Amino acid sequence: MEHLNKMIASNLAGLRKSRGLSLDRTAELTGVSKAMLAQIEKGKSNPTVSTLWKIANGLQVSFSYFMKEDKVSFIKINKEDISAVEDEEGGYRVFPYFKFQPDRKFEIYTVELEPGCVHGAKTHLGEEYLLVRDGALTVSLDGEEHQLNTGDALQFSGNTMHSYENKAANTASFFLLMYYPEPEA
Amino acid sequence: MEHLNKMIASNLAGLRKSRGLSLDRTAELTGVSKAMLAQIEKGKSNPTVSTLWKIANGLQVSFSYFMKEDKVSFIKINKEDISAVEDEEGGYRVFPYFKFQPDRKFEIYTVELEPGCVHGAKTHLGEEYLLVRDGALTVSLDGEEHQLNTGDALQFSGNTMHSYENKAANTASFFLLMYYPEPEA
DNA sequence: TACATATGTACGTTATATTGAACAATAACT
DNA sequence: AGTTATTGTTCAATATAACGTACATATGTA
Repeated sequence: MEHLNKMIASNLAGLRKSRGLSLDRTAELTGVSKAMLAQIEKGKSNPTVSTLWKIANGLQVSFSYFMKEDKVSFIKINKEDISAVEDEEGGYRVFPYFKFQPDRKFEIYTVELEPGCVHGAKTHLGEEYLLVRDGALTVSLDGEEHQLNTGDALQFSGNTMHSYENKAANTASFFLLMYYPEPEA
Repeated sequence: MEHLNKMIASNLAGLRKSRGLSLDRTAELTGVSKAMLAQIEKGKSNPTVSTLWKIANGLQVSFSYFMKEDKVSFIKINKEDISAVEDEEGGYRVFPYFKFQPDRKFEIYTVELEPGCVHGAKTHLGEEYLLVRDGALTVSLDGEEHQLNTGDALQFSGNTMHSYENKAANTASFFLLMYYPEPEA
């Protein structure tokens, strides 16, 4: 795993440099010895998981930070460019923002639900993260109702029987993130 | 790091069992010795990053799979339960919803920016997904300005120099998702 | 400039990660 | 029942992860 250790090496060295931290200071923050940090940065050692964990925690980055490779670019999306997908009655409208891609394991929508409408969703893999943008929403999970208001949020597993309902007088609007962490065996 | 090794232990043992793999077969698939696999599963050893990487690749799961903790069935967040983090002038307020966890590679915030305020963010790793909930927002990427209105969205790499500015007369509010992708193996 | 401090590198010691092989227990087959 | 194969466990040898310390170099200050 020469390649892996090289990735870790460059990411740790780059992070430390970008923060202007000395090896001494980093050793204090992480609880890993200066000598070990230097070895890791030079790709001369293959750290244990615990050691890398200590480093990640001490430097307050994610574990996977050390395994990243560069990506660049931006994407701008204007609301007018998005075509809504509606259900048959038109009361449930989905605006897709970021569709699923293999190298990105989630997709993001905004959803609008008209007063009096209920939308039962099929169970699915992954997890849902729902953040209420505006209005009131009732989410049923395995028959248990949860009342959400503007600014509230809810996360649940997609294999839960779930439905969204707008019992209020005004349109409800929410952000919906579908996350697919791993293919299960 | 007893806790970490216990997590890895139970996740590896659970995965292997769910696939009906013997230690011998797993050793073949991963290139890690049977004895080592057994030790890891018993939490009796603290594997190096390379070893765990070999196991992840051999079993075709992501590295962070081994660090997941059991999931709760759902999490509900009420807006009143969230404490905002403000900058010095109070014009930039961050509401953390889902903080980063090793088994979930993103975190979600809502942000409010008062009229006339500008917030320069530190460059960081990962990607940002920004969706304007309400108001108008000017995002500068490496000096290039992007004008976003309600319902617009923007995705960009976090290592871009970026700042958020509200040049309008009303508070701007947006959802911010910070994503830290896993590298391709 | 001289001196003090900070920083990174090199070194040797100890603990342990990792292995191949042997062993014990269990399951499958005849 | 006896035999063979499979599976997980144990053991000891080897390599190296990780450390504290010393040293070399760079930086900052008076």
